[in-house]
Amino acid sequence: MAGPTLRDVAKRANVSIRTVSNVVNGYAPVSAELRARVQVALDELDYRPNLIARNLKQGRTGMIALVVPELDVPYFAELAREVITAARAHGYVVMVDQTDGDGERERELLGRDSRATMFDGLLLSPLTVSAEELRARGNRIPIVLLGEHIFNGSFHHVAIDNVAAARDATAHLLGLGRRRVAAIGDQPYATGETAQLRTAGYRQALARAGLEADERLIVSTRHFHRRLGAEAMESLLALPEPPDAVFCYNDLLALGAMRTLTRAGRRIPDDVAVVGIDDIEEGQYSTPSLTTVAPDKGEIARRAVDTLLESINGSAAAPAEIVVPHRLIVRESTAGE
Amino acid sequence: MAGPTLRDVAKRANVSIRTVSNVVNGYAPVSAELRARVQVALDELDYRPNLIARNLKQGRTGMIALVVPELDVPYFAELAREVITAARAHGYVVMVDQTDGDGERERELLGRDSRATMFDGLLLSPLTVSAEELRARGNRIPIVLLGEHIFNGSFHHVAIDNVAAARDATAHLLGLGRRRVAAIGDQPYATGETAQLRTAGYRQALARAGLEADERLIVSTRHFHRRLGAEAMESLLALPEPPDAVFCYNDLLALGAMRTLTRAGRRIPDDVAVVGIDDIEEGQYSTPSLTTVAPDKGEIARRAVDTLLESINGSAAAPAEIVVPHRLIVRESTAGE
DNA sequence: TGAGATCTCTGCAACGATGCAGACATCATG
DNA sequence: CATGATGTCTGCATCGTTGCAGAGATCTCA
Repeated sequence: MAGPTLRDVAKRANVSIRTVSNVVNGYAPVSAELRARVQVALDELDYRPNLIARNLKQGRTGMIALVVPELDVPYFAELAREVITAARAHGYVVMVDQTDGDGERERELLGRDSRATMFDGLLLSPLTVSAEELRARGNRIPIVLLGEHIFNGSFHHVAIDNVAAARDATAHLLGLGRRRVAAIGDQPYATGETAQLRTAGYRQALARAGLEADERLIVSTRHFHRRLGAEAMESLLALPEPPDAVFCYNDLLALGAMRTLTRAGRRIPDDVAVVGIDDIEEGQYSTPSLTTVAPDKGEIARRAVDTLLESINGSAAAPAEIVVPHRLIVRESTAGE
Repeated sequence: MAGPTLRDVAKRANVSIRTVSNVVNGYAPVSAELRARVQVALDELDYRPNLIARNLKQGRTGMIALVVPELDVPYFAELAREVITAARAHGYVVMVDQTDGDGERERELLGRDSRATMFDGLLLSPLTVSAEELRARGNRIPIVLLGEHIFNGSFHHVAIDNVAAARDATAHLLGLGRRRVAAIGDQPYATGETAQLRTAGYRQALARAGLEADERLIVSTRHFHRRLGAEAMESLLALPEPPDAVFCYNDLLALGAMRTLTRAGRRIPDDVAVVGIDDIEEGQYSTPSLTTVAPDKGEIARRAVDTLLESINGSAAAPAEIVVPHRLIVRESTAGE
């Protein structure tokens, strides 16, 4: 199980451990003859450097952690892909973990026995942990937050402008002439910051169009999953005056809502237009395809990784809100065929 | 940046380093008085153990790596979730990496500078690397393969019975009275082992029904993505005698195919019935919902993790093919509303 | 009271690698 | 030829932790 060490190679090549290390790393000048002899020994023993030992000595691991609520939520899976790609471009690898939106799990990250010390930095998409808490437990490693809006400037934070994104989505529906625009996904409690920002954007769009919000058209959901979108849509259809358009706070909710509409025999977008947020690939292939607000995921990942690595290297600027662009992508769910 | 070490705590509490270590780990008996004193110092300094050092000493990291082709393919994302959960139950964390189906990337894992030495074990879902190659480069750490069928018994391997799964799916379509059953997803080249097994199952089902396979109804695809499923379906619809049912080698292909069918005005399942494999959540909410063969992903993950950990602990049996159950889930795409 | 058992606590060595300072040989230069 | 510069190579210390053996102190019981 235990592979050969520098010592084994050194013994075989009859040189010092240090020289073998130099050959492996190409550090100091080594004569051609010795280099060759060492190389033979390296090959014969199939030496692989013990990265743990190297890391201990160098004080860094070349690994960062990405912690998301749920890896099988397409948005996070797609984001994870981008993060892994961005990190690899800098020679880093990514440990992905999920918290299941469980506060305990998130807090574990900060606790004494956290494995956080194994990583050079942490990308965290928090669901229940607040910035306060994060700051209170002075963590050892640099952190960059994803997606959640943090007002105090304690941490680097990368996200889209949630208010503007929601406003754009709602304005698009209003621009189609819809007047009873519902919203699915509000979370009017402490940990629902992102949802609340989207609700604010929704209200702004209505206000700018001179419309008053109908509170019955704003449906809260505890999660952003397909099933809750489907259920929320059912409750909206049961209203005396059902909506003629729905703005869903993410694509999964929208896909669930569309499922309900189709089953109920409503035509999309003729009877009810639907728009989401996230631009997950699934929305391109759904029936109908889904109009959505697309965050630039590649940019989110790159900015987050770049910022984190700068923090790791100590060359980071002060914590900042980094706003990544988004754009509306119109598909069949609002535009017809 | 660098946190306090055992030495710092020891100095502050005026005890030996070893005693602090004992307190932290609860190893040897420590008098209540000393323990309290040490605890105070630990808290005051907010000591966190350096896991790298601990790992070096103990020769294990408590981390396993999961390497999949693409993390944003729902099947792999859902599998990753299960693997992370299963590993956590044993106190392990999971580093997730993706290869993009790139042979180079997969081979990097085996190379000299691979980070594989950082992990206690490796779960690999290979696309292009063969078992031969894996064995040739004698890897240092235990490996368990996922999904790919390996005939020589060099490695532990966890998968469903691909032939049976394909047979079941095809038989289901035939049982509906369909006679022109197409297949989307064959990969008649070296690295397409899994696809070929599914083709074999498809042929078996036809043969058992006394039907001859129409080679024009078997469409190859380089990947298992939605877009290729959509394109394959287009080519099938262009045939003089289009199929009345399609067996797709995974759900993404099926969702793409359904997209094409809907756009072309064909009714599902009336005109064309569709079945996939994988049971990704998306298929429950598509329109129509997707009939599929569901592998027991939780079981795959648990068996794979258990087997890997047994190998790590040296208590593993000889490499074995571990077959995990699957079952057909009938939804609207074959059963109507 | 004293020998041995028991309980706490400590120091040293080691995991496998790299940083550093210096040993030794070779070479160029005045 | 002496001197210093240069080029190779080596040994020691160290990263922060844990395994091991043993030192003292305390206790037990004949």
